[in-house]
Amino acid sequence: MPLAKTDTFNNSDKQLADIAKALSHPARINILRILNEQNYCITGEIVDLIPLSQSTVSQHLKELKRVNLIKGEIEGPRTNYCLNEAVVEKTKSAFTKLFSTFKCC
Amino acid sequence: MPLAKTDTFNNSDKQLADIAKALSHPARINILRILNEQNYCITGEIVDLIPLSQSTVSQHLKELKRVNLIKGEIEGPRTNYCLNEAVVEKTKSAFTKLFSTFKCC
DNA sequence: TTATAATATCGTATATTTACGATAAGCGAT
DNA sequence: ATCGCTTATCGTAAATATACGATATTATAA
Repeated sequence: MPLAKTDTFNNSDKQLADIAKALSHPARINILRILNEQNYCITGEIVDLIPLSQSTVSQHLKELKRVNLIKGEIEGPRTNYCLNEAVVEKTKSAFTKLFSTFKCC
Repeated sequence: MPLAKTDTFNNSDKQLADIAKALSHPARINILRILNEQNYCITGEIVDLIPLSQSTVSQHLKELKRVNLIKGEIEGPRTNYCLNEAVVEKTKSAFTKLFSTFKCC
């Protein structure tokens, strides 16, 4: 993306697009499902469940944290991740709202 | 993305991630809203409403068509676009289903 | 038939994403 | 203090995405 013309777009559309971007990789959806099932996971557990390297998984976790879909608290040498339930619910609402604006939905 | 390891991910997660990718740019969400309001639009009308060049808008339309969120029928020298309501509804369901799996939702 | 109009595609430049291995940084235990 | 474990970050390579102008294509109008 050479030039950022995104300033001219609607703000809530930009936010929603940004969340959609965070959801735009199966590994990240997978991670969300894992965290939902296990409540809390350290990085290593997630790495064991995802067919990607440790560093790549760490990057995906970073992307999910960027949009606050997950929280990570450091516990000694490890990081304990969990869903950020408030943001997950907000995201659900945002998508629901988007689709409810469509006549067909 | 050097190597496609995505084969190992769950199929519905891949599909949902792919749709999320199509929604991951504010211009494309904008286009969906425009098509919802106007029912049918030719490319030129959309170009007039989006602060991007004709060729760029055309690319965004192509991405939305790739995932079948919109349909485009050629009418003479122009293309008439509209929402693919069935796919929009399916997409809504897919997101609803995803979020309903989360305990907090 | 030629010109005009609309739009998709091509070519290109830049930015971002994705992936990996290697390294660094932090903590706990010895 | 050092070693080992965990995890984030760095460096790097390749693939995609985003944007634009220019061109090709197609259908209508003159």
